[in-house]
Amino acid sequence: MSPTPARTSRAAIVRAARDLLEEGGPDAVTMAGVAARVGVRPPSLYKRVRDRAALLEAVATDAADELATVLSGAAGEPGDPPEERLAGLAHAYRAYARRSPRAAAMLFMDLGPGTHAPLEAAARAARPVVDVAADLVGPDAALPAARVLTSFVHGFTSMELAGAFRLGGSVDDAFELGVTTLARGLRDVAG
Amino acid sequence: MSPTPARTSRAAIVRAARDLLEEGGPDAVTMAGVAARVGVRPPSLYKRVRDRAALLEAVATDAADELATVLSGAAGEPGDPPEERLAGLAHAYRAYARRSPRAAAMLFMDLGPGTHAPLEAAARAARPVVDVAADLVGPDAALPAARVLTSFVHGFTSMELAGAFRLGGSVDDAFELGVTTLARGLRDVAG
DNA sequence: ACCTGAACACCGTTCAAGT
DNA sequence: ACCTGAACACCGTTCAAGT
Repeated sequence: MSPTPARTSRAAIVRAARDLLEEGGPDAVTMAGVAARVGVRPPSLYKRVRDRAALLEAVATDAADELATVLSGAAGEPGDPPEERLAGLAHAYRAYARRSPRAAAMLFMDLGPGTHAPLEAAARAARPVVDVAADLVGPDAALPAARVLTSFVHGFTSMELAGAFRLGGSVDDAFELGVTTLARGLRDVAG
Repeated sequence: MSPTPARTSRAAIVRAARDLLEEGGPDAVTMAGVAARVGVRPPSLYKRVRDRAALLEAVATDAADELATVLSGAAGEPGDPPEERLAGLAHAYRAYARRSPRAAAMLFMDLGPGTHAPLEAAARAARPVVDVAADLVGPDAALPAARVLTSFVHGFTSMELAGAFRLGGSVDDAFELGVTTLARGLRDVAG
């Protein structure tokens, strides 16, 4: 008779999947689990999502979009010293990665062929880093400098979240050392 | 009657799993696929391996052990300048990550609670980095310096292998920039 | 002592039938 | 137009029975 109204939404599904991801890792993101969270039966999910792989890709894209918002809010003022602005971006990323560790781990994970959506969103998120790097080393050297900085921050946080720093010593100090060494060093190399 | 002789080995199983991983990603590592490769039926695998998760953990540990061999062979001579020795280690890691991209991605991946085996093997692999870092910045600052260097190299290679560097420019040059900036910068910070 | 077929539980996915 | 029960394929895992 009358068409039944939608009982859930793609956004609610992605949110439920992301919650399950953070609670129990990728294996915990089952179609049955997601369906139960949004109050629907598993087959209904396929009206909003192609399959489980596409759902995980949507979760990664969602996380990258959120990171983009976080970083644009942490880029500081154009008048501030670029070294300080870069440090602000680095700390904002680390705080984000601690808040959403499993989603952060998916940002640069290989999700199979044809999955550029998360990478494009991540590239958008990296925009402020390139901008501030341009202030630090000039427009020509901005891209490689941003790549170096992003690599360090991403690598450090993934190792940290994986529990790879187990030999003692202050992990905070090591992060600070990396940020300041790169900010100063990149400026000097370009200058 | 007479006990049947072993028709495969744990090493062969791990090797087959690692091959499948590199060919098709984690999803391609099925117990049936591994069993077929080693010429046995799936239930027989459980004589050598607790379950699939333990098999993947063994693959990661195997890859980390191989990395340890690669890096100790690339640490250079004690007489060489530490900056050059660090660059050699960085390039050796990158070459290894390109040869075994999916296994490298598993090195610092969260494999669930109680899976320190790969992390311990990775720590062993990082030993030469700490040693050379000590030559560069002294024994007290060696650990944080090694953490910074390892984070950069790991982060850069994972982003590279995920296809995250899509804005043009020379990726090789960016890697070189990171390595030299860190080697010089860390030395100056400590000095 | 290791191997296997058969069986089971679980999960992703499809589809015809309902409203 | 969306939702669902039923069904199917596939995979991880167990176990009794073989040698």
